[in-house]
Amino acid sequence: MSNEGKPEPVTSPVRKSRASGRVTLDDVARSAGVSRITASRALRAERSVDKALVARVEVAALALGYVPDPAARALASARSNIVVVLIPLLSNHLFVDLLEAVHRTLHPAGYQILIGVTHYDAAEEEALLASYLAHRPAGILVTGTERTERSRALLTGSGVPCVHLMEISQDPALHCVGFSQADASRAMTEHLLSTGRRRIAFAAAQLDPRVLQRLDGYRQALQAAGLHDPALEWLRSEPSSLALGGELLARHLRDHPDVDAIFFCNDDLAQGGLLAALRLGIAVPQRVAIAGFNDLAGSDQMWPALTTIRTPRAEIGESAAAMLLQRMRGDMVAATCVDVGWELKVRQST
Amino acid sequence: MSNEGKPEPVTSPVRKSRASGRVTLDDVARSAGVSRITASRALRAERSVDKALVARVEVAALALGYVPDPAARALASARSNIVVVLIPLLSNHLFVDLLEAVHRTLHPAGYQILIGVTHYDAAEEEALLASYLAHRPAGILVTGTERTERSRALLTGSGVPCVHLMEISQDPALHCVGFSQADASRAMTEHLLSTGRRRIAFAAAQLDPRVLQRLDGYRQALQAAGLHDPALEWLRSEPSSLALGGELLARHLRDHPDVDAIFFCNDDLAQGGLLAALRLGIAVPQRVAIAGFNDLAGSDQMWPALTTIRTPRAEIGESAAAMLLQRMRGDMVAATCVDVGWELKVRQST
DNA sequence: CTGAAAGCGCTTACAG
DNA sequence: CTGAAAGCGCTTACAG
Repeated sequence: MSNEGKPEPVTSPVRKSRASGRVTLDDVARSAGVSRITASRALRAERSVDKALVARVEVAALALGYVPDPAARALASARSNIVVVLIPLLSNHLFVDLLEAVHRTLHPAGYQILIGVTHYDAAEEEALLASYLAHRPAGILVTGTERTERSRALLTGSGVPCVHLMEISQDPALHCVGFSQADASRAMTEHLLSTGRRRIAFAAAQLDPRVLQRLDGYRQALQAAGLHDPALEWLRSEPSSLALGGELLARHLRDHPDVDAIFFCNDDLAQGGLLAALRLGIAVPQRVAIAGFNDLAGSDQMWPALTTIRTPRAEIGESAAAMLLQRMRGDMVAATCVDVGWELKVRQST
Repeated sequence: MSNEGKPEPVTSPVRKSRASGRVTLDDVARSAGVSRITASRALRAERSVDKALVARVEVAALALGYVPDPAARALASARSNIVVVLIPLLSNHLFVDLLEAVHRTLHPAGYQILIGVTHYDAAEEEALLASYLAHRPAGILVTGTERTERSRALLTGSGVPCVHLMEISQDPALHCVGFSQADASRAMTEHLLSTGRRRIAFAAAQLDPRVLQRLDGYRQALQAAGLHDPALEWLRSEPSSLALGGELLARHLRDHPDVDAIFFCNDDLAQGGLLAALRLGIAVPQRVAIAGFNDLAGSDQMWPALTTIRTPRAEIGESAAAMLLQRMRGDMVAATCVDVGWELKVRQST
């Protein structure tokens, strides 16, 4: 059947418009009978808008199901509601605990989290920073204070508020929330010395900056006691795991039968060491004391319960997020660096 | 000192321009001596652009350190490089494993991940969906298939490709990667029956959809054997933890001394149960067999090592991300639902 | 307190 | 293969 001689059908022609079909600010403004700007200001509670108009705009927005377009907003205002969080690994509970606390604090304030995983690689971090900064994030959270010159320049040059997690720094230009890894580690080593241990090994993996700071604290304590022996530093560059902790204990205890304490650089390794000792019938703490670091979930449930350093990860995440929130609002923060401390948890394994 | 009668200083006046100072596509185009559009096309490898021009544009972009503005891109093209991932909790290793695999697959493909945490709350999920969809994400990954009508409508209405994690579904309109929780649970219960256990308890927490599916599998197996006893379903609505696992075992074993096996709905609880048994001097598996679900890190290190169901979380994350990648490219996917299966890991605890 | 104009930095749709 | 124009949906800067 042909349409010749007939009028065009009344259905609208295929429009090649670029309109996305979403409800826009213009729709809200029209429905409320105000200009687009007034609607924008009413919805953002910016400047003084007549109360009656605000109410009308809000009703219209709700009725239409209006959701502001973050891309348009970011483009026009040069800032977004995205907060970038850079952590070394997703496979380490420590960082997930941090992430959880950050998310819990930032989400209710209207921020959304873009996660970046650096794999402890400075070059990866640099690339992530460059591409994530393009989002004009409202703020950035990074792990630790050690990074490349260019990463530092990107961070500073962007003007985006940044807070450093986990460590503390003397640099007043750096905002950070953390604690002294070395101090905590020294305290644990001194605890082991105070219980009469003399051949104290340090078993570590990953060897990231914070693990090296802990190694440093261990050395300080043993050197001060005149008991430092480099042969008792058992260092492995691969990632931590329960299995590796068990392997470190089993292997090195064979070669160093006189070792009377093992200080694992984190609880993953320490829990693995504890379970391996159980399997091998090695009495803990009688034959060898075992200590960890972080007080991860399960350390208090172990048998014997693990002596460790409780590191306030939730508090670090919350405080850092709170500090960032302040800076994103443009407020000055009282202290640029917050030391949240740590706690020596003496349990049955030492 | 006054400037009267003097010419204006040569320094530029304070410009109230809105320019952000960033390197834009126009800068690249000018530097390469082409139009803005050609630069845009060259950088996106879209349509055919003269090879020589492409090279010139690329050199210029690199030299200027050009990074495309994602907001401008999203606004103009109505799509972004953001993938939204909705998980119930960040404090459950299972979902972090999933997230890790998803991130590992999507990041190299140029996508960035926006995480949303639903806390197992359908209303929270709905709100997250509404606000995250405004970002015009390239794709969405959600956990499970159970959600509100409105959430489903938002998902469908957005037209954004979506893949469901963890479960499988008969609905051919749903894209999903997972396995049958009930089948796996039934198999574990049958394993316990096959080793002669007759009083098998099911200890569970959180009671989310997947836990209830596991409960269902447990019931099926015991009812088929004529051994189902509702008094042996130990259900708690709070979140799982090692401590809760220990508490469930200690408390209920006192009230039900005839129980000869406990099937915990996940490894967190089971590991806690195992450690509590160790503390209480309850012989596993002689006095009571203990089984878990998921094969989380550490379950193979336990003493005795934990019998559990290995759920391929990394594979689920990778496959789902790969399926999403295909759909985001506009390709058809062969199978809308991928069953990755599971594996019964019989170890020493049963 | 309110608004018309311009612009953020890209891509689409069209034309050649 | 290349480009001029228009537009995505907001906010800024200015004016009244």
